[in-house]
Amino acid sequence: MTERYYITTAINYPNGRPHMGHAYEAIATDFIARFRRLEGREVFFLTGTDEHGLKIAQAARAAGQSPREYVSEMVHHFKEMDEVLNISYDRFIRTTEPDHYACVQDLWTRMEASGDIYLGKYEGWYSVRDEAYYDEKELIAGDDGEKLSPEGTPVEWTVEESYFFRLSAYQEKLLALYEAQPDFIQPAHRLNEMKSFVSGGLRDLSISRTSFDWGVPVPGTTDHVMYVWLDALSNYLSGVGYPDESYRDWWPCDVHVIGKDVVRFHSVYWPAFLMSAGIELPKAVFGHGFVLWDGKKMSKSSGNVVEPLGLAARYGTDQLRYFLLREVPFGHDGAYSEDAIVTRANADLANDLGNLAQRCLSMIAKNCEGRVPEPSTPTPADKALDMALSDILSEMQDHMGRLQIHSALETLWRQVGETNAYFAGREPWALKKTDPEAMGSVLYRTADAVRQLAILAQPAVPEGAAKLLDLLAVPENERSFDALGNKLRPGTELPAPKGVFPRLERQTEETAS
RNA sequence: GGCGGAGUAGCUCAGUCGGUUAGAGCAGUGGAAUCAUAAUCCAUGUGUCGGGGGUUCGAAUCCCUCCUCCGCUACCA
Repeated sequence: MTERYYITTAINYPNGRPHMGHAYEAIATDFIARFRRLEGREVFFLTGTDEHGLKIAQAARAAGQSPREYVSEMVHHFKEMDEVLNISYDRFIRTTEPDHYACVQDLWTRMEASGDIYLGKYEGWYSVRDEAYYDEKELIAGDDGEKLSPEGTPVEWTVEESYFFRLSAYQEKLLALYEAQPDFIQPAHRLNEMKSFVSGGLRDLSISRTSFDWGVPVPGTTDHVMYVWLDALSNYLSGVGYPDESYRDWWPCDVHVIGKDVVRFHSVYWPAFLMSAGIELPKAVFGHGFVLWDGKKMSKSSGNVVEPLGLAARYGTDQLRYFLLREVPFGHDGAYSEDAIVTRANADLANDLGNLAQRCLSMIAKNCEGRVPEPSTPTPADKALDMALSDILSEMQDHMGRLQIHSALETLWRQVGETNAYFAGREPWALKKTDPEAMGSVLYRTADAVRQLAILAQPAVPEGAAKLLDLLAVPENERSFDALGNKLRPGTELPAPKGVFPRLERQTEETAS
């Protein structure tokens, strides 16, 4: 039976348009999903939007729309982003979908049945105008020293009826989980943070609100809606059909790919909810870092220049994907700039891989009647090339076992370099005059190396890799990792070669004076 | 404040259960080649391994201390 693999991004909060952070998470998760598929696994890749909550309600009101109208419009931008970036999701879930409501309400009922939900009081500094609670330390002092919200609106100490989840009962169980399954939270330094957080003691969690109504109704009540995380997190279950038993086809999830800012919710609240409901826990949560524009956190004022779709349009989807995956160590923060994208894409995609394919294929076109030439008895250099190539997949898989995407790509591109060195060392253009048969053999082996490199590069640069495989006349059903050993067949007619990864120019924003 | 992490070549970083001349990529410099997207290949680093002290035959790697930066420290998501 085919091994199954279930992977998710966090669902995005559409109170604004997608930004680079959304793009980065989608791209990284897509890489993993594609990689697993090519390994022969059956993959379910879930992404989507988290559409409830106060901020959405407020943003909708500001736009003069109902929340439902507002999110239906915003979600379009997120789907468009996924489309442009070639995100191969299997389902795009929206928390406003009816089956999601059924899922969360079922989850709630189970948690309630295990005695972990009780009615209590939530109190804090509440601003009627903002409809929001603020923490004591967020407040600012007014002219007369009175307390004001960060928005400058008056606040008053307010007590509201709220259902609570008995999170405090899960401290030991969570610590035991981290102990027994240290891979549950990755990368490792996040595990340490969570251990220390949980060790410090857990308070019960308010999980309903009566102060607004844009949310999933709490079963058996008329005035409570579920509060944020219980609603949002359970998308991972509703996305695969829960509460229908068929959810077990995919659950437990193999990995939730999330931002480092929401590690706590995924590695503390979420497992506690699931334990309470008697549902299996996901196998792992991976908190990736942030991508920073020129080393700074992106600000709204930097504007559309840094929007992911703008970058993709200017430099190419593959180029943007490759840059982010290769340049940012997965799990750490990284910096991006147009300069860096151009440099990296040119060096690795245009110069190394693209040009390797082009120099080899154009020689085949000109000197071998456009047909795959014949390999002759391998020379030591040929054997060394074969050996090196045959090791790449398992090396990449080692890295991917720890989700070290950048290391996997580093491994692959080291081999692209080796292949260029092989080609230059064998000098087929010189052999053309002295030993045409040897030339054909070098071209064959290089072309087959490109075939293997392209197969392995598919998760990062799906479009370009597909074009390379087209140029090599590799059938669609021979493009997964188990086809790496299916050598090119001599005599196969090849299409006319053309460049796959164009060399990029940096697009200068403006010229002074 | 508490807990944790980091400071290594111009840039981004790898390397630390102590051990021959501290590595890679990019950038730079020199050379080769001309099949190719002026791409490629080869060669090339006088680095206080944050400062100081200590342990040791020997420390980037262990200990102490100081400096700097960063993360976590719950109900916005």
